[in-house]
Amino acid sequence: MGIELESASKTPSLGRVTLEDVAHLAKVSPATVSRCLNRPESVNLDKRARVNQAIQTLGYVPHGAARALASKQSRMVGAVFPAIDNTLFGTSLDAFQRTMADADYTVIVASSDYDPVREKQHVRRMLQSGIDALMLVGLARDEETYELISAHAIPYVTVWRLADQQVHPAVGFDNRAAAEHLTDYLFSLGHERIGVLSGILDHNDRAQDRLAGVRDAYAKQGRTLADNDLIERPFGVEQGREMLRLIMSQEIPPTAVVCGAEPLAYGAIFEAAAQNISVPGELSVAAFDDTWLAGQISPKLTTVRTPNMEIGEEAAKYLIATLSGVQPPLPRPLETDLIIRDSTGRPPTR
Amino acid sequence: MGIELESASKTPSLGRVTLEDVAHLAKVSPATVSRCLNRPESVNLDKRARVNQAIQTLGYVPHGAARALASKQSRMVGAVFPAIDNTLFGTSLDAFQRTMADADYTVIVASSDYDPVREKQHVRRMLQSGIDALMLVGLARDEETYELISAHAIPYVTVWRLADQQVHPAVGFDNRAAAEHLTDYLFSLGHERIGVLSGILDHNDRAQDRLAGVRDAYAKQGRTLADNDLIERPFGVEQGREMLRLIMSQEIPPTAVVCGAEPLAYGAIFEAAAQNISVPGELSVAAFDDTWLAGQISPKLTTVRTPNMEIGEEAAKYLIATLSGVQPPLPRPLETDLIIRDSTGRPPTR
DNA sequence: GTAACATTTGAAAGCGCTTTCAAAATTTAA
DNA sequence: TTAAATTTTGAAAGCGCTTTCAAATGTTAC
Repeated sequence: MGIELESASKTPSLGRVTLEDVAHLAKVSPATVSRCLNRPESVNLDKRARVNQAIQTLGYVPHGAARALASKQSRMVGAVFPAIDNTLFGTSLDAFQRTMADADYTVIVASSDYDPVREKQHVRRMLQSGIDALMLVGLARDEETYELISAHAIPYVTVWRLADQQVHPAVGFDNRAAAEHLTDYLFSLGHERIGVLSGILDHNDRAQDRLAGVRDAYAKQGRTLADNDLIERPFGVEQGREMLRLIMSQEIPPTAVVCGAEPLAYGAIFEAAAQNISVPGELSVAAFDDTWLAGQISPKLTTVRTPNMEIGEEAAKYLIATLSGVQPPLPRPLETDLIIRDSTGRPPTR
Repeated sequence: MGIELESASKTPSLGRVTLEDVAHLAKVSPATVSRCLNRPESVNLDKRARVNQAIQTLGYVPHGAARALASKQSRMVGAVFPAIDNTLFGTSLDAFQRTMADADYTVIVASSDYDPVREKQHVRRMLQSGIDALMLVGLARDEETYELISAHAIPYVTVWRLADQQVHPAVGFDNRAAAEHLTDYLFSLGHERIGVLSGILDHNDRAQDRLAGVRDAYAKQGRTLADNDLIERPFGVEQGREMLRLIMSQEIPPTAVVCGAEPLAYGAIFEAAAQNISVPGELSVAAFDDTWLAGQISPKLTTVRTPNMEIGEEAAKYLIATLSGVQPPLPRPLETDLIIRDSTGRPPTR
């Protein structure tokens, strides 16, 4: 006798399954379904069960935009990197995304190509998309970008370098101190002239910091970095080779070089090999990053390990905490390690 | 006489600037402002000017969620990669993001860690966020994931391998043919036993394809790949070293190895150097990818160049076209090139 | 000058959710 | 047993935009 049809009225067959459909099936009000989704503990157990059952059978998937509009929270965060096609930032992004996903946040990503204008456009687009929070690399950018962010009143964090935490929350490490420490080490080996193969300094405060660190070390020796001993090129192995060629073509070349990033160091090492310049016999080479190659290449590279993964993870944690209302403690500076391997040694005795 | 105050009523000072605020300032209806944003050519020139002016002075930024809710388009697209911390996928992601940004799309990214379950969760989350389209790597995944996507009726594209285009649109190249070609080349040098150092095959159809390609080449020689000559490990230099150790510890080891990805090949080369196995004198090493290191390392690596950047770009273009209504032609297979360098040569004469 | 048509505009109805507020149900106290 | 306090629920009002529809305006043709 009982009629088998159970959803005779109001065929929701076509189009998307809405929260209202769930409410009907579960015989509760839409408000209750919404509560089940957002604060389940505020709903009676049996209703909650009915609702979950209904969600299951209908295959209901909440509509993010509608939620965002009503709740003023999108559960999306943005991250703008200077580049995302390398292991360095890739590792940070990976950790950031992972940590965010665990907290049920979705991440929007973009690469700015080290260009502040492009970065601003990305930030604007992300803001438009409704991000709840934002991660940016470094501090050097258009004032307008900061204004845009503060106009939207969302939390943000800067990464990969330190900052005055009162001004901009930052998850990073002290590039300058790390560079100084590395250079100190080279001086301690007896080198007197240490060249610098740097990435492009403009719009890259990390690179600037590292250069400043080298200069700090120089200053402690009562010396200064000669103009000829500083070269600046885009990051890349080829550029590393070119810079090594240039710097070694001086009448009396330096006996050591500090590279602003690892690809440059690999280029330097390859080029040195090509020119029969012994490393570290005639030239010591050191760098930053400690990626997977550093310990494998020959000679093994002396380098500063940078906490790439930790940066992504800590930045995410900081934002998550901020978003969930607890004002987290300002992030502590992360550690770097000087990893001494085989590419550095005493200068040649002449 | 004239009163200077121009916005005496309805102070919008607090909170977000809405489209309605713009409408007031420009003295037009909200509908017209909306039109200016979406189809400016349908609005009178002078009104359009007034509106743009108002947008400027108010610093109006549209509310994405509201737009998405009303228009059923979010201008966000998703991309799930197995990993994003390496140059390979990083390059694809970078190109994808770039191309999408040029078309004013925002991209949500996630890494699945080669885990179909995690991939499904990411897809679900992205769908929830309201993505208009989706990019996935390879074809092997839970049926449920495909169902989820088709329930939302959004376009998607699979990348990094070929597919029956009638079933799943795919932007990629023929991993199997490329591997066959590479192996053919090694056979043509005179090798008779060619080992395979593969990534983990499970849930990785690209790796499976490559292995199948090697087997195809073997078959043409009337031979078969010996079980001992196939080893499988996660991608990584360390694993490459380990696999080389293993495969070379056989009484009569192979005279060549094909590596499923470049880090494995670098591991193999480093380990060979450590064991004083001459490459290519005693052992030829070949791989896939052609990343920046391949042409720099010593010996320079023979490898198959894969169109990483093109994949990201073409995938994006395909989705953009689909989203804008023009049914684009199904993507053509991309080309790979066998780049012969110094890590491969004739087998040792015994 | 008017009729017929094309173009530009605004009013209003949602899009699918959250959240306030008050009513209903339940528990606790007296 | 009843009153008071507490918890659980539903009705309804938006969130900020797009889009339909009809009205208003502008153009062209006769």
